[in-house]
Amino acid sequence: MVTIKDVAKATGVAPSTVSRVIADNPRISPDTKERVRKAMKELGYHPNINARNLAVSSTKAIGVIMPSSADKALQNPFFPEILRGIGSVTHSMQYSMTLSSGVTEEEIFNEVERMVYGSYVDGIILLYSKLDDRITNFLHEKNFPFVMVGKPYENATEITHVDNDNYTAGKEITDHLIQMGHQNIAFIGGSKELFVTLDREAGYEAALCDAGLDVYDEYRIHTEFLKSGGREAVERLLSLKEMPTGLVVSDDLISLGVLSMLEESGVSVPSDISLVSFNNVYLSEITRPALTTVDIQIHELGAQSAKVLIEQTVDKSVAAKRIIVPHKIIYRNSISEKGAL
Amino acid sequence: MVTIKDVAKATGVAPSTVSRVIADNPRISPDTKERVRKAMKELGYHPNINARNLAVSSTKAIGVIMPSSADKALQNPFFPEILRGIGSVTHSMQYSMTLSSGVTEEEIFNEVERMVYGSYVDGIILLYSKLDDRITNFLHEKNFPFVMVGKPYENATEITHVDNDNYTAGKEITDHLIQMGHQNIAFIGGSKELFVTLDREAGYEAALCDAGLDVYDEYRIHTEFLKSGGREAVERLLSLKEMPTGLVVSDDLISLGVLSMLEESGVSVPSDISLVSFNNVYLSEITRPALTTVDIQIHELGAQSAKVLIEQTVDKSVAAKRIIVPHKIIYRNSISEKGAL
DNA sequence: CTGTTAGCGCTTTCAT
DNA sequence: ATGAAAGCGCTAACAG
Repeated sequence: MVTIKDVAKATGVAPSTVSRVIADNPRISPDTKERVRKAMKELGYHPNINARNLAVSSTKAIGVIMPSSADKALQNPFFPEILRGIGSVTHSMQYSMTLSSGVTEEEIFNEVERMVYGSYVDGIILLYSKLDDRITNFLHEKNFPFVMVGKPYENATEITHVDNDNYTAGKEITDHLIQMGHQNIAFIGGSKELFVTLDREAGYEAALCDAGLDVYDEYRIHTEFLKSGGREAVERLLSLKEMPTGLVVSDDLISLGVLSMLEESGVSVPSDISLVSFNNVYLSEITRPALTTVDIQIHELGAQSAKVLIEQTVDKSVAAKRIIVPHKIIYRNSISEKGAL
Repeated sequence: MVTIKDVAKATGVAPSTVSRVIADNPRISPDTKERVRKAMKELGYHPNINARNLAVSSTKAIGVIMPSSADKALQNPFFPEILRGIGSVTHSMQYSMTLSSGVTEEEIFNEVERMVYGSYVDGIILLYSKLDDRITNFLHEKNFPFVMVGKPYENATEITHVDNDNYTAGKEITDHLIQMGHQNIAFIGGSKELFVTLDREAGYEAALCDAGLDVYDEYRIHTEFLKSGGREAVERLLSLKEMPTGLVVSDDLISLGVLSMLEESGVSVPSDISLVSFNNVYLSEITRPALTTVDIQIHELGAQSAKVLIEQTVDKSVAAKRIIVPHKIIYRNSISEKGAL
């Protein structure tokens, strides 16, 4: 391995000088810089990151933590997409990113501990928000730089987070359904433990209220992702005395399952029932019908979190922030006008 | 930060002893081990990974490189799934994993260079196989430990890789279609640059030949993922004088697009046309109809690569290997019997 | 069984 | 503008 010493020797300067050249220190003469750089190139010198990390006690690396149900969760295109968003900024700032790989909460907690105590990373991005979460609490207590994607359950003013305005998004998309003449609108959401679900549901509710429509408890269904989840939700729906004509589904992936089961049950979308959802993952344009959905700009969510986290790691004194990434409804064809009836 | 010295002082032993306790060195008396461990716990000691890495010049980290078209590619559930597979073993062996984040080939190449020269990682997993690939060549020349998922174009005997038997898989699934009475069978594949496509296509061809069926060039279509790709392929298909009754599609994600376009064109699957594909990603059971597809055990593909890579990094002398992960046809309902006609 | 010592490669005062 | 030297936290001979 070519070290700084080799370069120094080859150039006839001291190691410290070489180090300064690497840092592009202004008080090194252009001439020596030139010579040192030439030698580095010739010898094929590359800095050893561990030595550097050790000396400056910083790593230029950030850790990305997936939710503990990672096996299922990772199936949601949301995650690859947000990873890309994070990657785009870590890459441009020459940071590297380390992914959590644990499955159980316990495993992940241990990984986080190692990351923090072992100086693996300078900061952490949490890809979920959970009530009373051990990892969140740990990071918060230790005062370790981290940002959360989503809304924190506690200490929201002290925890930097980047989120959408899911309440408003839920309201707007439900409004749209109402504008199209629908009055019986049901909500199908993911886990009630997740703030996203709650926020979107609250928006749905508010839209109904504002329009003077009743909110029925049987019209609010909570379920899992994928096929099984879709089945369950659709069965519940079909068993209702009065079938809704509109459906607000809190995640495109759930919509997929719902769509599939609906078709199996002979209910056609959008002619029998209209459906809208959230996220605008790439799948939502391939489904039949293509989904009208809220684009939450997943990539941007990731990019913003990485950006603010890095800011935070370089200057630990900056105050906690909330960053809201704007959303936008994407109109496709999973809705039909109800006015005609 | 609590260091090894603090623990040493607190216990009244030498730092090296503490180090040995960490390594669980057998020649330390159980008694001192006990005391040292107690002190570590009390002081809240955690080893500094960078110092350790520097001292032993190894990192217990592996780099995972995505293909350069990562933006699109990452959308394929194949990637999250293989990441999970990799993660399951890195996690169990206490390794960490660093993801590439570049988009262009140039960017990724630079990342790889940094990983290798900067001692970021002990080994690298390449999640693609490309002809005349700069990164592959670099790694191969440098003799840096790496494994490839898929089949190398060159130096296959010198490059450890883990792959499926895509040829046989293609043959078997095509055979199945033939058994079901189909004679006009087309192939829709992804990029011809990819070995997977080529292998599966070769298997398709072999099955036709073995059955004494003709192989038409117009029956072999190459396309992109997702909607646009599906459209194009289906248009080509519909423009044929003789429409095939069977379709072998080289990737579930492509099937999704094809399915969607087929339905739009009023062609029904499986009654008008039967379709089979590859990968068995979770989507394939949500589509309508659910896909008969070859399960290539993506998770296992990832796990095996991580496993063999780690073996290779600890003992650089082990010979290059080829590991074939078995496949299995998953029967669902995108096929109908053609015999009746 | 344990302590001493010398690095690993880089950065960073402190001199000059 | 540059060099000398100490030190980041840990490991690994080498002694004993």
